[in-house]
Amino acid sequence: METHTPRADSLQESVIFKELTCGQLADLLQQGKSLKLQAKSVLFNQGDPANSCFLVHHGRLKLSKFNAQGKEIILRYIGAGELTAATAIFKAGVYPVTAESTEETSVTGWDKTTMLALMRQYSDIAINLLDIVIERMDDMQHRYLELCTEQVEQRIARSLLRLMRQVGQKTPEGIRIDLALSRQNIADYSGTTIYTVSRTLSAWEKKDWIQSKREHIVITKPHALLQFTEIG
Amino acid sequence: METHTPRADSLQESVIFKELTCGQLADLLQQGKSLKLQAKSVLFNQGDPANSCFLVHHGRLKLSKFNAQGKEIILRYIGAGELTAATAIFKAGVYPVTAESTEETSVTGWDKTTMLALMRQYSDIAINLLDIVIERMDDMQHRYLELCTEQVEQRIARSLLRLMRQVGQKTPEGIRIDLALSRQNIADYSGTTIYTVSRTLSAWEKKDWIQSKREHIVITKPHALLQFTEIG
DNA sequence: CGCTCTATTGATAAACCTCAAATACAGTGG
DNA sequence: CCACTGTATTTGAGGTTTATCAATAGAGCG
Repeated sequence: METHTPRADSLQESVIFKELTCGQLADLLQQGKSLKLQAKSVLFNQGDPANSCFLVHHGRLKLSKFNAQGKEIILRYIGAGELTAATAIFKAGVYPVTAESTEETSVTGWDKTTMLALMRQYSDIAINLLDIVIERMDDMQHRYLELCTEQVEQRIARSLLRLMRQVGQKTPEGIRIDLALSRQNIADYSGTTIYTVSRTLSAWEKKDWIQSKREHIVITKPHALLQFTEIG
Repeated sequence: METHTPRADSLQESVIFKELTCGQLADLLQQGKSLKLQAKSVLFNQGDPANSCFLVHHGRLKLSKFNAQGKEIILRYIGAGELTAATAIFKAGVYPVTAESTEETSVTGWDKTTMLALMRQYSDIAINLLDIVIERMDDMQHRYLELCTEQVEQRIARSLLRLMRQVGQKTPEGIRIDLALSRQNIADYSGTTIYTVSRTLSAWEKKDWIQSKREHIVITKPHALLQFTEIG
């Protein structure tokens, strides 16, 4: 990881800092520490005491958790303008999540004390952060419901649609999920195994709903997938 | 639901209002609307536009979600001094959670505008609320991991232990979960069915780890359950 | 062209759900 | 105090879903 100096406009893109002036943003940058990550490097792993609250400038992070046996589950992917590790603002030491870049990524991190001071000074920052966390909470609760009540195929369909909305790129063939996404990743994101994912994707490919290549998916018939999640 | 006037000390118990003076607390009470609920009545159901952010004074609420087919899953139980429905502060209309009292319960609710104004005025309120939401988020993520990676028996054990820590009462026989808790509730909280719960509890009762009566559980050997969650 | 990593596919097994039916329990009214 | 009624719970049998294991195929890279 090397340090660098990102420009202030990437800060402005983030909802957390809306309502602040350019001068204030520049000030924030000074207080944060910027890092550049190569692809597939770990930003923090189950607790980085050094920083709390990272903002992604560009690139993408995979946020995941591991259980005691080492099995990984993916909580979410976050991209430019999004935050992570807010938990560490209030907790000492251990942040029970791992963040790994999926591509070259740059972030700015603020430490605990700085974040608390910022929030006290500009209550809007605390309010915006609250907004962000609550939205993720809702998303998490919804996925928890899905995991409890739906079968694997539906969950895989939802995972692809979710990623499509988040990082989909239009192409002549369909909407491409713009992210190196292995069967393992899909399995970890859907709560299943690579074998089931592989079988499911093969079936969908036969129906021409998707095109699946090594670590890349193009969704050719989003509507079919969507309907599938609804009927079950 | 009838209105009543709770005393300010119940407000002080809640972490969200720490750092405020008594006068400020009294002021807050004025701005909120207080409600008394009988047992098993619904406070809000998938969206109550009237209020956002409820504080429980006494009693207990079951927070749950329903899927399209009507299957219920329990997100958590909350008791005196705890908050719910914070999502509604930022979202219009639909709050995708249902809250039902498990016993006689009183709450105070504030509307969206009031909450936003309060947070702007006292940034500590926003910060405390953030702390609360982040803690629940962590809990949710952890349960998501468990649901993905653990088998039913482990999840049931964890559910009982979680409830034990939250509402456990020491008795001569062991620690009693002080809450009307049916097999259905346990199933909805653990992501399984009443049949599996029933079989599991029967087995544990034979081993003298618990005593299970109709809608009530006493944990006689918490240590055995705990160890069970660890080994799997 | 061989090496490594990823993905596919079939066979098998385990975990768990579903359904059906019986049993236990709490409350109610006689 | 007892019979009656409506829930809650238990238990068995059977079936489905999905994980696991093993073996093979394909892709990318030097």
